[in-house]
Amino acid sequence: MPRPRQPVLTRERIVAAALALIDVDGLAAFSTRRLAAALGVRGPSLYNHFANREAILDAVADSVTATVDIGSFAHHDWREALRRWAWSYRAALTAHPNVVPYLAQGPGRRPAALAMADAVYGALVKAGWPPARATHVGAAMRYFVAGSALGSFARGFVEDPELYAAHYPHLGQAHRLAEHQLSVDEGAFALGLDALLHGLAAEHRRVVAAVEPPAPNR
Amino acid sequence: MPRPRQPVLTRERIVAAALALIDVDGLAAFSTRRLAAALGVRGPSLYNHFANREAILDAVADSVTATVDIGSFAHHDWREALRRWAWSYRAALTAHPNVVPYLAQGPGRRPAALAMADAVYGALVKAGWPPARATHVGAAMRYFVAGSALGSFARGFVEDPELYAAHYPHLGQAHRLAEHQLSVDEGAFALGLDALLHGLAAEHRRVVAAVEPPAPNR
DNA sequence: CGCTTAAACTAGCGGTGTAAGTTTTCTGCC
DNA sequence: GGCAGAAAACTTACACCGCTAGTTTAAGCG
Repeated sequence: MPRPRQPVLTRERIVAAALALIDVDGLAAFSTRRLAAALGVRGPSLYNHFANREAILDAVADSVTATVDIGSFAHHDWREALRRWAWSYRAALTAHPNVVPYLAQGPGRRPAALAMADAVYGALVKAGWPPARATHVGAAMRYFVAGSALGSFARGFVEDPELYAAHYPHLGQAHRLAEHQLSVDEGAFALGLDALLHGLAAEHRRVVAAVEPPAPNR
Repeated sequence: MPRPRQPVLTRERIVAAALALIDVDGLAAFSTRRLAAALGVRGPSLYNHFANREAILDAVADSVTATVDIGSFAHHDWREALRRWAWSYRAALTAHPNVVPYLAQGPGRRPAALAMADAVYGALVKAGWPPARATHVGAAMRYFVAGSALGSFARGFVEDPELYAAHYPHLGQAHRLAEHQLSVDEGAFALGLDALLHGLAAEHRRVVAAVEPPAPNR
């Protein structure tokens, strides 16, 4: 098949097919030839639209990031905005967990990831966090959310009672974790997020007080 | 070369060489053939000592986990123990960041990872956290530490001022992040960890109060 | 001594990313 | 309208990958 009358491939179609493939079979099983086959095409044809395999993965990662809602920063105070953003961020990642290891390496040159970083940092500075501290807050949030999506905590434990019984006295129930995956992972996220925000709020009060000391009555 | 008089390979030598290779060239560039070459041997010889590539990576991951200090749980109250453990855990991971994506998928059947989970969970339950809540606390901590080591936050931003200037009004200084990688990443970790523990302590007080209500004076 | 096992090897299969060059079609300019 | 060149598919090919199978020799043991 030489050049077809109607182009068979577009960047959008390629990205969508790649995401579907990664969702089903995992990152490790993703290959340009399998992706091409899913699109009814031979492997090298993809290189008419992307520079290399990595560029495809970049586009896939950004398409996931683009579904994160960053509108909260325009409508809520910094703490509530972080809370809503974190839940939306987590939802986007857990919908495509196999992409997370890629995504979690930072924004790089991906537009959606950069737009998100821009929104978060801008809102924090506006809320009175000193620039260096705002960076720390944003990073800490990313640590927690990315870590939570990197792989289910619950599914990290094998469903094999005998494995634990022998040598790990406190893990007698660990084989049941996978059954309750959803409530374990969501409960841990909720607990951790609220704790983190609670602690950050305390720090915020201290930092703001230091920058704008209460007017001494004279 | 048939069977040598002295075995050329041992599991320990293989794991050490694999870790060194991954540290230098990254997980993606790690292959059984390159590992074998580094050990002065042909690829398939490795399969006399490990079932497959994945088993090698598992052993590498566990060798990293084994360097985490979990002694604090025997000597300190739950909050201080978590704090010390988190710093040690982070140190172990950031020493070998390329291994983190593998490691972060949970303990699986790796002994050091299971021993760590056992120690953390056991200490939390002993400290009065209800079992389900202790799981959440442990998971939240893993989320944060793994996320923090998954990749430097600072190095996630490209060192290219022009990239940010055009479209991201608040990221004007982002290209400088990589320069200050150490202080950014450590500062964010310190801030986030203290905030998290601060929030967890508040939750602990509430939970303990609910379980053991103060004896009503009658 | 002789048997079994261990630990290296070679050969080879099917799969991978991607470079190079080919063919055909579409687009834009004279 | 004709033609140049870009675009988008293709085929071929290379070097590498994980891993299997079968081979060779040495080590360990009854």
